[in-house]
Amino acid sequence: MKPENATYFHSIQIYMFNKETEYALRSLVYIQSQNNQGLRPGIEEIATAAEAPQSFTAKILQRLVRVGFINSIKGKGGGFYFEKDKPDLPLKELIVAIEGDSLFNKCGFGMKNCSCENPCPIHNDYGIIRDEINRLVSEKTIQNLAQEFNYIGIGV
Amino acid sequence: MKPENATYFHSIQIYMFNKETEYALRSLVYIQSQNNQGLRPGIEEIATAAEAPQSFTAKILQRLVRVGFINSIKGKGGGFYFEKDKPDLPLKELIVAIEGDSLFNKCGFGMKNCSCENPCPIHNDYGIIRDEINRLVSEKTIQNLAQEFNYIGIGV
DNA sequence: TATTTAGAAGACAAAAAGGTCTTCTTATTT
DNA sequence: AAATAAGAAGACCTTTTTGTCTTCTAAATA
Repeated sequence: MKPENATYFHSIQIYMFNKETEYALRSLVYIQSQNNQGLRPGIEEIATAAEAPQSFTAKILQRLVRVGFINSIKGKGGGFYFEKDKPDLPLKELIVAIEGDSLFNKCGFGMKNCSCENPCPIHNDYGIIRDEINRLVSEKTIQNLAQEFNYIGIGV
Repeated sequence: MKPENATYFHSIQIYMFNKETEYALRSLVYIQSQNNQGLRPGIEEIATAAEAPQSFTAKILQRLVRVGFINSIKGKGGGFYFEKDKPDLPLKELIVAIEGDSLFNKCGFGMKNCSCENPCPIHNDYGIIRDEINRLVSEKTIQNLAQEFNYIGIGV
């Protein structure tokens, strides 16, 4: 006797990126877009624009400074900025720094030794998806997104 | 003074599916593949084959029984099985039941109101990926995978 | 140089995901 | 009917993710 219209009794969320990556992504794009206008936003402004929790964003940005993706200036008039002469930052670099490369390597079916010789049941189809993700995050840079962002206007 | 070769000081894992979905997927495929041979595996056998924690898998399978995806028989000689006359189960149904549909709906950039009229900076590229994921999980069924699984042989 | 502003650092806390264990129920077998 | 086998149910625990708060440090300015 099983209930016919029963639903799974809890619901979990899954996203392409986790929160940390998502906040980092939006924050960096905002920083770059402000830099483009000669401005150097502070943490409060960034968190608001990126719709991200301020303290958490502060911590994330600190890490990104440490890794060398962005620079910061302390004290009055301080804020975050990209160094002008650095090459554009592909999204993939950011993602790998934060999440590692499991998104780009791990088997979709969870097999440990999934390979072309010993493929999982969704090996080929999943490969297409992974290649597409790889292409997107390798080609697009924070600076690309900031351009579009400027064009589209704010409103994350 | 920032360290030049610094790495992000922690690492988080991100996968296409979460553990629960992954275990469910592998368990169901195993159940189907055994059913194909006239067998009705029990929880211990399934968990071992799916390389999933036994108690956790038991809980997941209980939920899947409640939702009606599979059936079970208690007591000696019991086990799990798919009802013969039910239509094949697309992966998407399983995923949506467990995780909800955020994988198929949510904006990759995390914008609340991302749409074609008000697109996020990666709207189009991400759309391609999402469509591809959608196609994969809509077309493929547990029964499809079980066929391939039988062909490939066990060894998740 | 004192004050103020703003990022840095890290301890701490809440929530979600992942997982275990015990007890109960149902079916089979002797 | 008793014993045994195996799934059902749910309390409970652990780890990871997500997030806050306080204190420290550096820069600018009056």
